[in-house]
Amino acid sequence: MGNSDSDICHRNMTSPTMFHKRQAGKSQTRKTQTRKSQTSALKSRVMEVSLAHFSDVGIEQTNVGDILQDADCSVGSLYHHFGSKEGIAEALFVEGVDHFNAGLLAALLPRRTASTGIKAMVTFCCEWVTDQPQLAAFLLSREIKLSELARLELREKDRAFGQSTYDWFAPHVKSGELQALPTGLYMPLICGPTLECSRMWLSGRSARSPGEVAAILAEASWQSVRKSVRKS
Amino acid sequence: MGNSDSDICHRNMTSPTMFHKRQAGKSQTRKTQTRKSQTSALKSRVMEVSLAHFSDVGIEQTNVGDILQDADCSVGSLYHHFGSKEGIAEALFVEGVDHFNAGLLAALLPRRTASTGIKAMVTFCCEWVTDQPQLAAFLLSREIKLSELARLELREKDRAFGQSTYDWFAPHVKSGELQALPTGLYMPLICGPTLECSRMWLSGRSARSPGEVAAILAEASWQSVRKSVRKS
DNA sequence: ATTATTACTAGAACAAAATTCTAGAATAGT
DNA sequence: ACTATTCTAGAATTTTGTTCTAGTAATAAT
Repeated sequence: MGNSDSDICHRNMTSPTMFHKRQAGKSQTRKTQTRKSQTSALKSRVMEVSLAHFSDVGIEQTNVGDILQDADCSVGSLYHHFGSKEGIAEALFVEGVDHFNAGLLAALLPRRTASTGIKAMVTFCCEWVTDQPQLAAFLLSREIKLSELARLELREKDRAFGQSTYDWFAPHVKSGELQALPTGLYMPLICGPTLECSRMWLSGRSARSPGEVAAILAEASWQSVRKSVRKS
Repeated sequence: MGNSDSDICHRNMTSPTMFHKRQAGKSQTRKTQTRKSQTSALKSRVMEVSLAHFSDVGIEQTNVGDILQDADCSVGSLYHHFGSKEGIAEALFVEGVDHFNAGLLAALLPRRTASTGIKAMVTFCCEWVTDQPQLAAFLLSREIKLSELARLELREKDRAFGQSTYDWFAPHVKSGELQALPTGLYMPLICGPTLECSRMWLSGRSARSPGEVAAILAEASWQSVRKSVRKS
């Protein structure tokens, strides 16, 4: 007895969600909600603080001690909730990807023509990166070492996302506005240039933010996937 | 006396160059060359081994002990030559970028038309990534924490590279084959989609290697930067 | 040739930082 | 009320990157 092996969470990531509003829930029983929200606030704080450090100096250079101090969290709590330093990064990564994908879909789905849809995707990318440079820098510049669990979770999300975009693309391919391409190529062609620009900007190698060149990128990406009339 | 502060190298990176042939030099005076080549071989071994580990589990997860063991190197030697774990990464990064840039230029410069030049760039990217997945994964997936020195060195190389490509582009822009774009946008537009595909492939999220879709990517990227006749 | 200096190798010792462990408090479930 | 579970705490431990001291081979200086 003594050592129960069922009390750890590390993947209870019901996202304390730091990217939207910062909690709006009312409370039911006073104490319960107080405790729960304290905990949830703690997780949020840790993630927020960690993101700042990670995107600033990188995961490796960030030390847990600083996170602990800045987030006013104890060693025990941190390891209870996240399991490890990488665990925090993992949580941030998954949540970030979710947020980005959701936004991208929200920008795409309402569009009715191929051209406006593609351009909306590019524009959204540009704005998203420009709006949350820290998160973007974190997502774009480091490849997180994901646990097997997270890897699967992410792959599933990826699949669902791919499916949704495919459903939107298909009719336009059929109608001859969009090129027919291997499924895996649409995203790279549409968002690749933008993401590359983003990396440049985020790492200080380029002065122009994606937001500033959004229109050019949108037009160029559209040209690269539209059904071409002329031959090369 | 005693503590001389002038004997450390850490930036003697006259590249033991592991990417081309693995040393072809004859020897002049026997002993001298033996010693020099031993040293050089040691550096190469460390870099090679480190690259394998870095691209596999990341810099953070790689521990120096493993490198030491796999490369059959002592702590002293490693720190004498590279200064730190990051130092190894830095050396790899700089050498890798150099190699890539040189190859890209070699592919581009001999081309005489805008279309063949752009497509040659894309094709080269695809092949390079497919040929040296480890190095590519390392260069693409991690943002290395560079020392100030290396940062400058790299920025200068970057500038020179940009200039060379610009010199090639300029005439074609003038002749109306290529769009006139902000300088910083050509590379992202031409190589962005390919690099994005590469990341996908390297991280196992896509089955198709860049090499397999090179032709499609080349055509699409060309469409995105050519001077468009029709309006959107 | 002999000596002095430098480049390099070696591994024990050190310090810093991540993680584990033990224990106690708050909450939920019965 | 009692038991189990979740969560918080921080001391103790371990791991791991790095420094230090010392020794060996090569080159330069005299």
